[in-house]
Amino acid sequence: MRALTHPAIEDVTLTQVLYALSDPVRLGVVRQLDRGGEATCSALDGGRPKSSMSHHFRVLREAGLVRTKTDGAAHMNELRRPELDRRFPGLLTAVLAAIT
Amino acid sequence: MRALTHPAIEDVTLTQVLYALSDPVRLGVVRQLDRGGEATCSALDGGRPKSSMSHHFRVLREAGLVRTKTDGAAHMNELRRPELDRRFPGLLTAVLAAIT
DNA sequence: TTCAATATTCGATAATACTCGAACATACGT
DNA sequence: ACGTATGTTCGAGTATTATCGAATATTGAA
Repeated sequence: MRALTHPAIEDVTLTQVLYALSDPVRLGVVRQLDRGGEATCSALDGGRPKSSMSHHFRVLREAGLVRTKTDGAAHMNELRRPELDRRFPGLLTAVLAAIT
Repeated sequence: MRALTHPAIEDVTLTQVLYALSDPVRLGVVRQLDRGGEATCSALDGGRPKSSMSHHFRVLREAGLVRTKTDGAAHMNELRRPELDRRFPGLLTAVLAAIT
């Protein structure tokens, strides 16, 4: 597939991150990635169409929250936690704590 | 003027807060309120029309971020920091630290 | 009570986002 | 190569949001 674009961590903006996290679906994805470590796209749809999930993953990717590695035909997603913790100390921790 | 509605802090949702903070104008307002303590609406417009600012203040109010007290003809706005810190520990601190 | 100052509301416009089906691309196994 | 599985891209439809001017309250002061 086409190369998936990931911004450098320095180019990630706060407003972009906050916006990406402000959607319930995406916030749920982030929560699950934080717990499960990593997952494929289809493992995290809640019965939603693939096109919808693809959209949300793109938003998360472009906001710098998620890194997608192509693993065969599947796409493995992981939170860019260490990088984000350096960039915005305490932010992800607080958000993840807030969703319980 | 009409009574300005403020949600109880328990009714404030994370996604609402994150969305409200994801706009550069509103994030700037929050930053200034954090530093200056409180301010009128017109004190925080960046040359923007009052109707636009009124919109943004409404979003901030309804998200539970800002409390607006009517003080004569003017409206005094303040961050609901203590309440928010209880509701979402560390969140506002991290966000405010990120904007420097 | 008339005027000036402050802010909200209304109406219109433009931009952006969410959702989903359908078509397309890629990788792997047979 | 063919078929299957996994995601992405495209296009359309709907909804939400930002922005601004104009009109409308509300307050305090002359």
